Amino acid sequence: MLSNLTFVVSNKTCVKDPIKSELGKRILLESINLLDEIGLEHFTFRKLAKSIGSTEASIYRYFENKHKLLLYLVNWYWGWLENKILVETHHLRSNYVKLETVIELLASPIEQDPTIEYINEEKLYQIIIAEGAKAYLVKEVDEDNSEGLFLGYKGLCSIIANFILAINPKYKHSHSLASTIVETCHNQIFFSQHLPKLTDLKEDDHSTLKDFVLHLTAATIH
Amino acid sequence: MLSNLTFVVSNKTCVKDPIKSELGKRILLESINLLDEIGLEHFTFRKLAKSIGSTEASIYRYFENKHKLLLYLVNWYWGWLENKILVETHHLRSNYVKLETVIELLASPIEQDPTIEYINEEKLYQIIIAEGAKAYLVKEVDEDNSEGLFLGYKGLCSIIANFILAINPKYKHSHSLASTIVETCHNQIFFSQHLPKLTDLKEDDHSTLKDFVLHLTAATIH
Amino acid sequence: MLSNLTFVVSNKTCVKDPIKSELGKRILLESINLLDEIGLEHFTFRKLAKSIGSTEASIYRYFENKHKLLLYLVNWYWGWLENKILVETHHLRSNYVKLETVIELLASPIEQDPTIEYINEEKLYQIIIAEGAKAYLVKEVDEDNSEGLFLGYKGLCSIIANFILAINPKYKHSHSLASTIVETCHNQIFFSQHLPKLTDLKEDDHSTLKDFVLHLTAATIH
Amino acid sequence: MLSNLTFVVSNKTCVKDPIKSELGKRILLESINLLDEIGLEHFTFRKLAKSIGSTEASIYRYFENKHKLLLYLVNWYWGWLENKILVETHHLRSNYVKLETVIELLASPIEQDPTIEYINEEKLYQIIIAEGAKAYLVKEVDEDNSEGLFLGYKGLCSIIANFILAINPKYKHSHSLASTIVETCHNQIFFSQHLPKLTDLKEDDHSTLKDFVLHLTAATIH
DNA sequence: CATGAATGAGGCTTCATTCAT
DNA sequence: GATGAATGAAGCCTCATTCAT
Repeated sequence: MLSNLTFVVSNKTCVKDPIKSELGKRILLESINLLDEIGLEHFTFRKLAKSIGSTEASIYRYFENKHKLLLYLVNWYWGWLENKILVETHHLRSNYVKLETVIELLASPIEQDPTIEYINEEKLYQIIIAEGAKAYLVKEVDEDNSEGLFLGYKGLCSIIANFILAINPKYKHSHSLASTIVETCHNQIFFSQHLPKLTDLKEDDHSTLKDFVLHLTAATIH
Repeated sequence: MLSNLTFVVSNKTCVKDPIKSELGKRILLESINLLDEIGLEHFTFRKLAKSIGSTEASIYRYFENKHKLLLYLVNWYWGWLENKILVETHHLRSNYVKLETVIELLASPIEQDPTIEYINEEKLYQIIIAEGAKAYLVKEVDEDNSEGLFLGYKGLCSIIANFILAINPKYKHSHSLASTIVETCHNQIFFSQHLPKLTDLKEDDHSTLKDFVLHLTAATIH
Repeated sequence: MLSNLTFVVSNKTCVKDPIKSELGKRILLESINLLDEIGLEHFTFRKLAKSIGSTEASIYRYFENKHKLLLYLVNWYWGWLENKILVETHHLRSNYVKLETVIELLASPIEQDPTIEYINEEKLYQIIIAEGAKAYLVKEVDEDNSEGLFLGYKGLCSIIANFILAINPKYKHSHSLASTIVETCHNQIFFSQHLPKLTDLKEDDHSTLKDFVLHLTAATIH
Repeated sequence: MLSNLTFVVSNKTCVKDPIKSELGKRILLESINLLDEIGLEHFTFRKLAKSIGSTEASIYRYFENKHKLLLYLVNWYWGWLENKILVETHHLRSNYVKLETVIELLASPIEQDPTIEYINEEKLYQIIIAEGAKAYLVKEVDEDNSEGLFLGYKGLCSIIANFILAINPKYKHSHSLASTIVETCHNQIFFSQHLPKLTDLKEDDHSTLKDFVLHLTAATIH
C-alpha cells in the first residue's frame, strides 16, 4: 500500500530542503503560523526570523524570498493532495467513485497528520485558500513555470483530468474542468468566510461545497 | 434605453474621484499601463508618479494606497460589466439567452470605448485577469467588505444568480455558480496565457472558453 | 574675464543637483569629509546620513549610490581644473608657458575658494588622489562612459592635448601624454604620502613633482 | 641560468600558501576567472566559494579577505615580472637595451606559462590593469606597507630605477619615472579599452604603447 | 489644488565571520 | 584540513507618508 509520505516537494523552490534540519522545520512551522496570521503581503523574513528566534540571513539559506517559500508550501499541498488521491483511489473500481473521492478530498480541509510535526495542515489549508492563487498570479509566472515550480499543480490537474476522461473520453475540456474544480473548491470556501454574498455556502460548509462541485462536475461531464 | 455610462464606481475606494480632473484621469490611464506592465507587486506610487510626471503626494489626493486604486479599477470593471449586461439583456425574452449573453460578455475581452479616453479597456481586462483576485485575497477583506468595496462584484453575481434562478428556480447554488462562472472566465484565460497544462484553451481563445463555461453552466443548472 | 564659476558638473551623476538646496550642500560637504576620513570602501550612505543628521532616503534623492557621488565630486574637480586652466592660460601668448601653467595647476593642490562653502578643496584634492581612479576602474565604466560621466576628464585631456599639439603638431601621442601627466601628478603625490620607495618626492612636495612632470613633458614633446 | 620560477609571493598576503594544495590552486584559478569577470567590487568569497564548489570557510583558511587575495595576485604579477626582467636582461650589455627590454615586457601582456596551470596569465594581466591600483588605493595602505605587502612593486621599481641610473646617473627622478612607466603601461591599455578619448592607442595596441613609453622614457632620461 | 522636499521605517539582501563537526 | 550550518551586522534601497509652500 502507498504511504502518506510518498511525495517530495520540488526542490527548485528552496535553496536547501528545510525538512532536513531543525531550523528548516522551524521555518516551515512558523511561516505557516505567520502567513495564516498576517497574510502574504504583511509577511516578511524579518518577522519570520523574529518569530522563530533566528535571523533573516539564516532563512535565506533555505528560501530565496517569500514568494519561493509560498511556492514551497503550495507545492507541499499539491504533493500531499496528489498522494492522498492516489492512496484513496487506487483500490477503487468505479471511475465515477474515483472522481467523487477526488472532489471529496478537494472540498475537505487537509487532515492533520500527527507524524509531520513541522506542518500544521489546518493552517496550511487556510493559506492555500487565501494565498494559493498568488503563487501563480505574479509577473514572474512564466519564469517560475519554466523552472518547474508548478509541476505539482499540473500533476494534480492531470490526474483529475484523467479521471474525467475515464468517465467520458469524449469530453473536450478535461483540463479546464480539473483546474476549475480545484480553484472553485478554494474560492467558495474563501467566499463563505469573507464574502458570503458570492456563495450559497455557509461558512466553511464543506459538505455543501462537495454537493455543489460534485453536481457541477457530474453534470458537465455527461 | 440604458446608456453605456449608467454606472458609477463606489467612491469609497478613492479620496477624490479621479475622473473629475485632468490629473485624476492621467492617474487612471497610467496606473492601468503600469499595472499591466509590471504587476501589482512591483507597482508603487513612486513609479506611477514618475510615469505621469507628477508626485506621490498628488496621487495621495486621489487614492489612499495601491490596494484602493486596484479596488477602484476592479469596481470600474464590475460596474462596466453590470451595465453592459443590463444593456445587452433587458430587451431579451429568453432567460436562457440572457444567461448566454452574460457568459458571452464575461468570456470576451472588454471592448474599447473610444469615448472614455482615460481607461484602456484591453489592458484593464488583462489586469482583472492577472490581479483581480488580489482585490479580495487580502487580510483586510472583511474591513473592505464592510465599507462596501465589493458591492460591484456582489451586484454582478446577484444579476447572474437571478438569471440562473429564472431558468431553474429550484437550483440551490445560484450564487456559487455565478461567482464560479466569473472566476473561471478569468482563470482559464490566465492559464491559457501562462500555464497551458491547466487548461484546454489555446492562448486567449475566448470562443472555446465560452463553449466550456456555457456548457458547464447549462448542464449544471438543469 | 572668465570667472571661477563658469563650469557645471554633468548632472547625469546626480538625481537632483545638490548645490540647489541646503541639504544637498550638506551632503557634499560631509561626503568630502567622510570620504577623506574613511575612504571609499568604508564609506556608506548610512554613515553619511548619520554625519549630516539626516537619513539615507534623503541622500538617495540626490545620488543613486556612492559611486555616482564619487563621480560627481570627480567631475567637479575636472570642471574646476578645466575652468582654472582656461582662466589662467587664455591671456598667455607662449604655448610652452601655457603647458607649464597647466602642469603647475595639476601638480598643485586645489586652492581654497572661500565663496564655495560646500566644497572643501583641500580634502577634495586628497580624495581625487586616493580615490579618483576608482571613478573609472569599475566594471560599469563603459556604461558610465556612454552616459557621459567622464566628459570632464575627456575635456581636460583634450585641452592639454591641444596645448601639446600647439607646441609640436607632429607629436603622435598627445592624448596619451595628457592623461599620463594627469595620472602621474596624482599617483606621485599618493606614493610620496604612502609608498615613498616608489617615488623621489618627499611627502607632498609639489615643487619637485612639478619639476619632474614638466621635464618629462618637455623632453617628450620635443 | 635563472628559471621562470625563481620567485615566491610574499606569504604575508595569505594565511596558508594556496599553491601547496589542490583547493588552494582552485581558489587562485577561480578567483582570477571571477575577478576578471565581475570585478573587485562585485567579487565576494561567497561567489568564489560557489564557483569552486566549496565554502567560504575553506577560503578563509587561505586568505583573510578579498583585499589580501588581490594583493597575493598582484604580488604574483610583480614577482613574475621581476623574474622575467632578470631573466631577459642579465645577459645584455647595453643599459639602454636593458631598459628597452623592461618597457617591452611591461607594455606586453603576460605570456601564458603552460607549466603553471593555476594561473591564467591573460586574465591576470587584465586584472592587474583594471584592479591593480586598488591594491594600494586603500585606507589600509600604510599598514599593508609596513607588513611588506608592497615589496614586489618596490623591488620592481628599484630594478627599473637602477637601469635608468645606469644610463644617466645624474637623473634625479629615477624612482618616480620607474613607477610612472609601470602605471602608464597599465593605464593606457585600460584607456584604450574603455576611455579611448584619453589615449592615442587603439584598443590593446601594445606596439604603440611601447613606442609611446619608450620615447617618453628615453627623452626624459637624457 | 498640486507640488517639491524630506524622512522614518522597514524591506530585501549580502557580507564577513565563527563554530562545531 | 575541509566543510556545513548558522548568524550578527550591515549594506543598499524603497516605501509610504507628511509637511510646507
